[in-house]
Amino acid sequence: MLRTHTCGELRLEQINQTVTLSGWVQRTRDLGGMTFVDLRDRYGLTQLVFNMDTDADLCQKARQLGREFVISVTGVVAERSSKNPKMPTGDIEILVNEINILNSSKLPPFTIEDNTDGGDEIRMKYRYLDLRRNPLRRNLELRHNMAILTRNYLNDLRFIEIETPYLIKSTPEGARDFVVPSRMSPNEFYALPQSPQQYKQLLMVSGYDRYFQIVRCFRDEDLRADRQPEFTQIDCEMSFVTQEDILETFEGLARHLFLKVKGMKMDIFPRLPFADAMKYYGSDKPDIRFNMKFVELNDVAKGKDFKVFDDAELVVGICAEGCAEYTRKQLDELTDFVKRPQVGASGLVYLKYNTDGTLKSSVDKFYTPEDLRIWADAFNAKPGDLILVLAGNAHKTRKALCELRLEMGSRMGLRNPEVYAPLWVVDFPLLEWDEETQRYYAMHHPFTSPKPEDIPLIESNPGAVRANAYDMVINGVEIGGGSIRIHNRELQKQMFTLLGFSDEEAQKQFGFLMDAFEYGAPPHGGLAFGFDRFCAIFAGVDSIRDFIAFPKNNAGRDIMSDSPSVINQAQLDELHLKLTPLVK
RNA sequence: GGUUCGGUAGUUCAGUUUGGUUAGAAUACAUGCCUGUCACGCAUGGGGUCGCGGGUUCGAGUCCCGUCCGGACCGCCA
Repeated sequence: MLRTHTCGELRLEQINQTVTLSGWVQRTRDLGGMTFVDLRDRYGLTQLVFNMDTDADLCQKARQLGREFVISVTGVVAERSSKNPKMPTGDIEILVNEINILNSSKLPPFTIEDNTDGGDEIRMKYRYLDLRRNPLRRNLELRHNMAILTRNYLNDLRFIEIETPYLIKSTPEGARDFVVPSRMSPNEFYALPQSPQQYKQLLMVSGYDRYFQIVRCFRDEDLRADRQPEFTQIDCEMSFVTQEDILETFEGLARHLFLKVKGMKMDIFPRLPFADAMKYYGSDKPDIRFNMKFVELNDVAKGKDFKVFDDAELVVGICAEGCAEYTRKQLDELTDFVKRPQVGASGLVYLKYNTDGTLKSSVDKFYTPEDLRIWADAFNAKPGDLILVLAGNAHKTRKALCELRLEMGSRMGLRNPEVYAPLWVVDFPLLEWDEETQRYYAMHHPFTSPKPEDIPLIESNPGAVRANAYDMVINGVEIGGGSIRIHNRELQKQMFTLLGFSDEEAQKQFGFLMDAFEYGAPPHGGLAFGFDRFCAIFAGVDSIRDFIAFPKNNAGRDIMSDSPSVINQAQLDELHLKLTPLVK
């Protein structure tokens, strides 16, 4: 037998028992007369003891163990004479009388410790070693727990998990597809699903009125810390429901996970219309752990011969409580921050409401103290506050101020990762106008239903049509999103027309779905959670990479296996593919 | 497609601003000593194509040009 117990479970109760443990050598401490070895497995660490007086040969053998050797030992559980309260197994140790080296190990390129000395790149290259570390192990365990809890919760609500294909038809809308050449159908391609959207809608037509799937999705777009080319969704769809039913069901799931995973009893999630989210936070995924709402100053700031403001479409600012003491250097830093190309503002105007009640701004030349007083009142500012104002094109300025707001929130310590502020953003616009291609795009996707009361606007003012679409946002991160779908062929056809598809194109791309709608499609809707992000936010970190066992790097490469890679000519021939030389 | 930061010992970094003797530290590793350690301690030691190519110079880790690789971000992500 290679083991009777794990390395994490032995306590004082097992004293004098003879046990066999197997695992990896974490560390050896050779004190001359005696040698200690920490043995590690998934479940913990157990100290092994070897004594020169008891068995010199065995002790000698233990001294020669290197890091990460795989061994199996048999010995007796003993109470320690000096206990280690920092370890769960710290009251006991194993007096080893037999040691079996199951495998040796090269010296790992970085230390397998909680605080490893390895950097990101080397850890990615040796991911299988990094995964031995507790922090990564805990992440994957968290992920597993959340998946189990999700499955059980939805199962209890009579959802069933159904697998949908990974080799599907490519569709032009949305993200770029990953594409798979077909050997049996020369010059034709499958796509990997960006989401099982159309299949889950077909399942509704088939009568599986509560479906879910924890499913891999694929998008061939550039990566970020919170975006991988393959990622996992908790994908859900329900029939015979209103938007309200869906929000309640999945708010319930989120609250269940908060309770079971974090031990947090959450309040009802507030709901914020998209238009308000943009107006007050400049973002459709506001971080509402802190307030600092936008205040628009067009009425009070214009007409005083300050050209920057007079020419601006929008003058808008935020009030940072208690920051009036900011130095020139700090204000310059903020100015540099907003002027970075990624933020894109051309300048920053500040107004300090000093603790003595006086007002000091960077535009004193143009505004009287009375003018500035009106500004301060617009923010309900108090002495000691700092008002920061941006101006310009409305859309860009809101976006820049959103960045500045988040930056100030971080500087002021208002973005504690252990505080959770979820909300629903609702009433998204149905369509988004794209200047470049001069056409409307579906903001969510082309199967999203307009709000019934807005349907008359589809012809007259498409941009004003609101959708029955919603996002769940936690701490400024979009965790999930969905919509009530169109289940009526005529409306779906109208939608495609609006998006610039001819009837023929729509039929070619989405014909199977539209055909299905003619055979008794029930009203339905759903939602999908970004599972990786959900896990990351529960662990309080921004990057999803360490919640995926084998992630891709910044450039979409797997550093460990070195893929993507070239394939041989025979494979290319079978697939009828010809490569063109790369042009520099 | 763009912005930006980085690449020096197994690893993490300092050194580059202002070019100049033998490129350092910590940690890891090896050897020796040590009988209650648990980040053990002490001593000794090995370990470098300063990412790569070119240029400037008497002389380049350091300056210039190019290139490759990695991180963060913008665009993109229905």
